[in-house]
Amino acid sequence: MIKNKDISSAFQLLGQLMELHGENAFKAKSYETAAFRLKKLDAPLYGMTEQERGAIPGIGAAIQAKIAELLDRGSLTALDELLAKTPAGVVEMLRIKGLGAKKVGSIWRELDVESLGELLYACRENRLAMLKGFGAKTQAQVIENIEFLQSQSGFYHYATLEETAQNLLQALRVLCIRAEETGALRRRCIVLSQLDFLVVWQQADEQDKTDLLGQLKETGLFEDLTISNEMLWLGATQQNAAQQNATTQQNAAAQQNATTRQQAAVQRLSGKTQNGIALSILITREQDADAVWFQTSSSEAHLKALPPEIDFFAGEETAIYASAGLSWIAPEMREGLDEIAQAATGPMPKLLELSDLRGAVHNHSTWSDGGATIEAMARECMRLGLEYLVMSDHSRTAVYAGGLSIERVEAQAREIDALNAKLAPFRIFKSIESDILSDGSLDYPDDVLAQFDLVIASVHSGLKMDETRATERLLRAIANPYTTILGHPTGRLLLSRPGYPIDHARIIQACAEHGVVLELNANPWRLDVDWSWIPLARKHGVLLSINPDAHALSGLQDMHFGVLAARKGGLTAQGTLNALSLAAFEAWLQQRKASRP
DNA sequence: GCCGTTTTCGGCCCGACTGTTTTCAGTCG
Repeated sequence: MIKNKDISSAFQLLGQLMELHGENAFKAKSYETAAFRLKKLDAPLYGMTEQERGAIPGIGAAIQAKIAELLDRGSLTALDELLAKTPAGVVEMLRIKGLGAKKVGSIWRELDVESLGELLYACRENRLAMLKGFGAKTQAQVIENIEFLQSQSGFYHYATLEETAQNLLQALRVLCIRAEETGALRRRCIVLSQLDFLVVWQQADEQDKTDLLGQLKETGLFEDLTISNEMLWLGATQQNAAQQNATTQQNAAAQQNATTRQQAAVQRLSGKTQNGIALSILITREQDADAVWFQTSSSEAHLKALPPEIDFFAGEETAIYASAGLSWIAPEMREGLDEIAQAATGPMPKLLELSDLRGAVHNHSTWSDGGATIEAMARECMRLGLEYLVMSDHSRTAVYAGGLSIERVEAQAREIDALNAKLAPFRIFKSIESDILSDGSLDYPDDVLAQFDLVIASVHSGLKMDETRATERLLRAIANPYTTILGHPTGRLLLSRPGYPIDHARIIQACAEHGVVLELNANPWRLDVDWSWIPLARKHGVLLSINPDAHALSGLQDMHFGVLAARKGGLTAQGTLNALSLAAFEAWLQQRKASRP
């Protein structure tokens, strides 16, 4: 059944295309408003009665009918008609930051440009800058943004592929005697360009492998599958090149030995999933499976850093690592940071798990731009087995998001007090996501900031600063005695916006000095701060907080993705603020408050 | 197209920022 997210996207695009084609701007706007509302709904639209749908603000008779059409047919006539008269490349241009529907419309009509590639070319010829309403700076920005988009094309957020990957793995496990995730998927990389699996098929002969191909096709889950034979060299690519050269110069016996030790014969099934995502399934012999799994699930950098004496055929992964005097390293961490040096000194620390988290920090409610009431959010946390909820609605500068005036901050505090009396021992903490203004100051006077249990300081505007200014801005916010947590430090949106550049090392240093916690925003489109900075943060004793930044009940589940990313950086429960029990969290907050000047 | 009444059409979320233009349109959060 069509999901709310897809219905929302359809209305978003409908509104944009209407604007692009010069139709009534207010009409277009109402579709975009509806898209915004629908995205934040928790209950699936297909499960709602007509009355319930009509009660959603921004949804009138016409949009209701269109929702019904989408649920019924899976598509929208009005949208299809607009798409039919808009080149696909023009629709793509809507994804370029800094270009809205109006500007894309004039690029298409005035320059007769119909694709990203053509637009890039037009920019290089300085034709965009000549267009009315555009100039040299916009042109430079457009070039930069198209190049960014192109560099990210073919990648998907981990979250959008997770369910598909699990379904495929299950299907493979039914058909094969062994099936595993491997590659970047097994390392839980935050963006993926393809799904990798490894399987052991019953028999080793050619006939049977063709049969597997047939059976996979029958499931209907795979498309365009082709099979090829491969020799998989074990170890880093560069080392292999050297080994390969050496082998050719050695005698036959040595070569025979090297061959059995250092490569494995595999067959590769390449193809796509039903929804067009690239796919690779390695078929391996049972006796090679552990070696191949280890090889293919390690990054190149990890392989390169392994001691040369490592024996890929030592057995299971613990034995493979042990053959080089290393303790087992979780697949998520096999990225070639410093995990191998760490594994040489003893057992690796136990990585954070979702079940370690005891509270949800950084959440929005209907008081600002969230979709659920505080009470509903609290009850959902209770259902998830959490002990506390930190409500951090937007501050007053974020007018677009219904940021709270000082009066509304006080009114919300009274509601939280009442709820705490009602829901005890569950606890709701009073917080705010305070905008960091362009000079680095926070959004309320000190006496208002002092009323919160904790303050999350985040940047939401002026995202185009250079590294020096952006870093200074954050440093000032970190030094503010009321700042408890630095929210989404770079403002990036994975695959769509790189975020402003900052000097991470200085930011982490400052967090350490001022006892400020670093947010790992768990929204799978952010995952900001990047996991690769966790080791440095931990080295300086800076705590991380895995924050869902939930704008609806379902958003609380995003902590799962935050935990996966945190594990890549080697985070443990001890290094995580919201792994503290309610009592310990309260004590920690007390101590923080006491340390203020 | 939605909404909300000043019940039947007029106004439509807000403000900053940016780059263009020379007073403002478009975009963003």
